[in-house]
Formats: sequence, C-alpha cells, structure tokens
Amino acid sequence: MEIKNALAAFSALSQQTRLEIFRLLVTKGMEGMAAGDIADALDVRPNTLSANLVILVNAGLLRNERQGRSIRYYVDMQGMRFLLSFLLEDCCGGHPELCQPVISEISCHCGESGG
Amino acid sequence: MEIKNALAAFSALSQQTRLEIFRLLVTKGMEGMAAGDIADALDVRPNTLSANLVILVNAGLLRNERQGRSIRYYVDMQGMRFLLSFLLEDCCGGHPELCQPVISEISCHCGESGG
DNA sequence: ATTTTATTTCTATATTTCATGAAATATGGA
DNA sequence: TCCATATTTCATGAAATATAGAAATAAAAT
Repeated sequence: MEIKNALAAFSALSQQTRLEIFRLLVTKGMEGMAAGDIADALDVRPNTLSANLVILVNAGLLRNERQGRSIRYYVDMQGMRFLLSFLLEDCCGGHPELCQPVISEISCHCGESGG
Repeated sequence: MEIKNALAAFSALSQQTRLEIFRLLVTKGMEGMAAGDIADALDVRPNTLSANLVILVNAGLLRNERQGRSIRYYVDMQGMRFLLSFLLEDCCGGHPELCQPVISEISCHCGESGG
C-alpha cells in the first residue's frame, strides 16, 4: 500500500457520518446494507450519504454491489487489512510484547458471550 | 472510547506528515524519538512538526516525555488499542472468518525473518 | 546572568473539506 | 412508453485545516 491510499482511508474515517457508516457496516458483515437503509439508520440525506459512500469506496474501505434498484454496501476486509498492516509496519522496534496487546484486543469476539 | 476521540485519531492520521511521524515512531517502539530528530528524519520545520505532534498527542496516538532539553515522543499503544477496538466493534455479523485475516495480517512480526 | 539549543505558541494566509438543493442517471413495474 | 423508486453528480457558500514567519518558553552550559 502507498501512503496516498492510507491517507485517503484515514481521511475517510475522520468524518463523523462516514465513521458511523463504516462501523454500522462492520456489524453487518457479509450481509451488508442498502444505501437507502444506511441513510434511514443514520438519518442522513441521500445525496450527502452518497457523497460519503463514494469517499469510503475510493478509500478502499467499502465495496458495493447493485441489487435491483438498491446498491448494497459492505466493508472491504482486504482494504482494512492493507491499511492496518501499513500503519503498524515494522512495529515495536523488536519488542513484540508492546504491540501484542493491541492485536489481542481487536481479535474477533463474534459470537462470544463475554469479553 | 467515544466517537469524538476516534474522529480525532483518524483525522490526525489523515495528513501526510503526521502519518509519517506515526509510522516512524511505530518502528522505534519504546525507544521513541526526540522531536528534533523526527524533524530531521522527515525534513519538516520545527514549528510545523510541533503543531503536528500536538495533534497526534491530543488524539491519543502519541505520548511524550521531556529528557533534558529534548522532548521524546512514543506511540501510545493503549490509545491505538482503544481506537482499533472501537473501529471493529461487534464485527462481522457473527462470522469470525471474515475479520480473522485482518487480525492475523497485523500480528506483530517483530524479530521474525520471513512472513 | 547570559547564551545556546530544543521546542512550542501566536498569527495570518492559502487550501481543503463539508452539507445541501437541484438536476441527472439507473432500475423495475404498469 | 411513462412513472416511481433508489442513488449519484454538480455547483456553491460556509467552515475547518495546514503551513510558515516571528516571537516566546524551557533547560543546560558558561
């Protein structure tokens, strides 16, 4: 990943509506969500939502797929992976114990009851 | 973590100099780096660097410590942990296999020879 | 106390980003 | 074809952010 892609991604996540969109879609997993439903869920006007979705897609954080009249949006897990590995590249100056807690914290707890 | 903190963090990382600062400090681990050395390494003027360091500290991504005349900066691993867990909260709609590759990708490879 | 080095704060200008209304495009149904 | 629904594109004024010069602050050395 080049720095320009990473900048686009962080810039995309640095705006409230877009961060809410992303976090909402994170919870939806591969089910995703239609643009209109996102607009309803977050109470954002369609054109504003659309502009923000474009920014997230161009940043490599979301992908989309037309389904009839709707367009369905999903988190792009590969984009996410590239971004985080770019950010934490060559981490910790040789001391894994520093960054290991970061990684275990974000381990996927889907389906677990407690944490 | 509240959304405002996360927005501040992503906003901080969405600017080239600041992203370079953060990535440089990621590689330094607990050794950290003095402000002046960061300025030299990235070829940024001291006042510009200082303004950007303030933004990163306020975003919870860096911490600092005076050492004689220098001020030394470090990545704040706990801030990082909060940020990533906020971003990926309740992930994947119950399908861990979706986000697991993201996590293994960023696992700390410090000291390993190959990937 | 004065000087030197390291970093920050103040202030102004230039640039970027934001949400919106209005219009356009795409799909599906009658 | 004509209409309704779903979403995007365009243009714009308002707000936020970035950079740098100049001055200020903090610590160490003389």
